[in-house]
Amino acid sequence: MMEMYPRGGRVILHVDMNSFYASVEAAYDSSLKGKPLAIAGNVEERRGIIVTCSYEARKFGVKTAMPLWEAKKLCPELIVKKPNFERYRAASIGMFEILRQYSELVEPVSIDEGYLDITESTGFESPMKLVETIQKRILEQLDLPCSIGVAPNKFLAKMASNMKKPMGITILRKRDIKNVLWPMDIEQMHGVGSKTAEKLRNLNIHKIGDLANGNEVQIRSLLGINGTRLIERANGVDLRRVDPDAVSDFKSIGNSTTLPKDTTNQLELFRVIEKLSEKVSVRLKNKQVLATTISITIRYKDRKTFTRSKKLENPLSGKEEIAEFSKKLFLKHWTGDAVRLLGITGTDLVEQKEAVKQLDLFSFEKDAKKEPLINAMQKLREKYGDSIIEHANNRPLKKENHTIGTDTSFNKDFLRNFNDKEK
DNA sequence: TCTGGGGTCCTAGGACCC
DNA sequence: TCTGGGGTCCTAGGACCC
Repeated sequence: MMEMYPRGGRVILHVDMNSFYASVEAAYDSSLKGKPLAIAGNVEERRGIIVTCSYEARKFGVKTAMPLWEAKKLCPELIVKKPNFERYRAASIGMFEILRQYSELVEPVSIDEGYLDITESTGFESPMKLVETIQKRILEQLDLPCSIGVAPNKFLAKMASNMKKPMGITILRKRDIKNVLWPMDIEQMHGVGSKTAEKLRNLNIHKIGDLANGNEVQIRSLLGINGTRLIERANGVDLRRVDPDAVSDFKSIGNSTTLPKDTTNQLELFRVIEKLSEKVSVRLKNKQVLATTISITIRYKDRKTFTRSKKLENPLSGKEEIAEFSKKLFLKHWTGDAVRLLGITGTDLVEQKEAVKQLDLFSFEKDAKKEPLINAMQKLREKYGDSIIEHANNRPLKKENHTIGTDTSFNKDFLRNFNDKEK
């Protein structure tokens, strides 16, 4: 794969959908257009927060992650909707299908953003024409706005797409770094959150330019390998390639929920664990994987959060087993204080078929320990033939073969049709 | 009576093995 | 009698992102 890449510079796009959930809702129901709209979780309870909001809502100061009550105070006429993930997933599929028509090198990052390497894309008089076409098609066919960053690497493209919203196209070349990137606040940099920003400010580093020209030894001792990486990025260096398979390599599957009320009632908590276990189980089975490690998350009344995990002898995906194991873990670590949130996550995922073989191998290995190695190897060969070598390792998840979309018939009705069929 | 839910990656310490 | 250094696995937790 790597050999396919020429040594020269590349043209990377970062496509970022603008206030995605809110925009999808407005695409479905045009009466929502131009109105302050927010998507919020737990709408019926006091604990809801804003997941996304329209630009009209932002004018009132409504922001992502803001508690719902606060948003309503700022904007009394705010229209609030619960998230409708099937819709967003459908829109996302439509969006990525459009992107794939312009390059095979499409890497989805999340439901509403992705990278595109258009270095090899042909048929356009310039990359800019191609970018304008992509943006236009997403708007016309899906009725959704997006911002696109154009740059020689992922980091710069990501920074660029963030600069003009909504419906922006921003080019960030190497030669623009000094004038455009360096004057920005350190916290604006992708990969720098509040904690890292605070640490850097203590070193008198306030702008991305300060970081780019900072003392590497000092910054690395403060931030570890991440420090080195951030300095590189601040200098516009980022060698990560656009990898279409990256996203299918998922590492964990988990569900969590904030309880309607903090509680110490063990029966109630167990019922929540059972519900969460079922959700995780269904998702594991849909993906045809088994979890080798189960983690539970407990958040207490005071918001202190703990995760506890345990590796299993045998990978599993059944809801009863997950629930049973999770309850044990929970009881072992629960302080007895009132619980605010519970979560269950399966990690160390292995493919289902593979897992069965590992199970056999595992139980056999136990016996083998007591025997001379030669006998053990002989037994293995009898049992599995020469292909044993293949199964002996904990192989990582096989990447899904993603197919390049050939159906070009997307239009505004696509979204509606997609969902109608599902119901 | 303010802060959701889905993830990823990195670090660090202890156990254990050679 | 006293004790190195490399490596991996497991677990917990922090930081960050959307």
